[in-house]
Amino acid sequence: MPTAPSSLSDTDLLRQMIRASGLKVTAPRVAVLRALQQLPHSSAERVFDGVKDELSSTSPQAVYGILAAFTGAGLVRRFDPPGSPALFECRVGDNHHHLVCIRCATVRDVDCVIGQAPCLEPSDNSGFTIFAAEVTFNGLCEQCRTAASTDDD
Amino acid sequence: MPTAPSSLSDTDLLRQMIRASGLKVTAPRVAVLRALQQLPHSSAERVFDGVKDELSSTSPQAVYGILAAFTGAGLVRRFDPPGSPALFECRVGDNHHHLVCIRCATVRDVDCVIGQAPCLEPSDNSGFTIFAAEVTFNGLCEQCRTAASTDDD
DNA sequence: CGGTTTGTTTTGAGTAGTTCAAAACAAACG
DNA sequence: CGTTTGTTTTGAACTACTCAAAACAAACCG
Repeated sequence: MPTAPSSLSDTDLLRQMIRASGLKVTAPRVAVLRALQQLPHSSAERVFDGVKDELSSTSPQAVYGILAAFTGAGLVRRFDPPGSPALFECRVGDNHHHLVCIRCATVRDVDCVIGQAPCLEPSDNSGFTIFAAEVTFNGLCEQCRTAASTDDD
Repeated sequence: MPTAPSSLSDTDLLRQMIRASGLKVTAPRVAVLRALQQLPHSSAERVFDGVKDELSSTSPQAVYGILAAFTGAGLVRRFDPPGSPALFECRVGDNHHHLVCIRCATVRDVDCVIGQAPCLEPSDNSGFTIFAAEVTFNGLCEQCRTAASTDDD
């Protein structure tokens, strides 16, 4: 299989990413990673919906397993919004944060206010060794704020 | 029932707090609030364990309901650590953050690095109206770090 | 002090999201 | 191409939590 068309080299890139994380490359894994790139902030079930088109014999459990493997390998980041299923995204390494709408559960990425690694140094770490900071802003998205004011919440 | 002893005035204080939040004062609610003051960062089940001594006919569901009412009234704060049940605490209003040990799930409060309301202003809020920021530091507590190095994780 | 209203708790059942274990299977390496 | 090692499938089970309806108690009012 020599010089492949650009649509296939995209797949090759995904394969490389998976292998580089120390994981074996399989069709379900490639499909999950692609689905996640196309639909960031997806729940396991949403990812499953995205891959079941191209993979007929895949179950939600497989997706859970794949996402757990990816998260463990640092390939994807898991994010647990309160009151909703866990969400997954491909943006890793940068220490970005999340804006969550408390009404429609929309999630949007934000870079931090202060430099690259914000809040990564708490004033008193009580002997803890900090690895990562998870920052979530709870609010109302523009659309829901408008709806709330007419709707009278 | 005039001037009560100090052990009872503690209960009275709890009753006042509940009433001040616009909620009716009931025995289970007082017990839950007291248990939460004694054991901060408790799950609903832990709270239930704490109150079932003094309240015989209480069910976990009642505790869920009471905690939901308290959270809605702003009397307690709910905190959802990834991979663990929701935790509740009495410290509200100050915008404090949490240190979570990824090994033993211990939670410890921290005040923020930058002033009173840190990170409450993201660089780009994308039209969102922000109400609160939830900041969680993931790391290893002192005890678990020691255990991890001898244990070789 | 007792009746009425309103909000709370109990009881029971049910659900979503996730995890576990074992067998079938496929990728990677030689 | 065979072997090893890791992955996926299948099926079931479990935890945390929610819902609805009936029993109940607090707060207010006369």
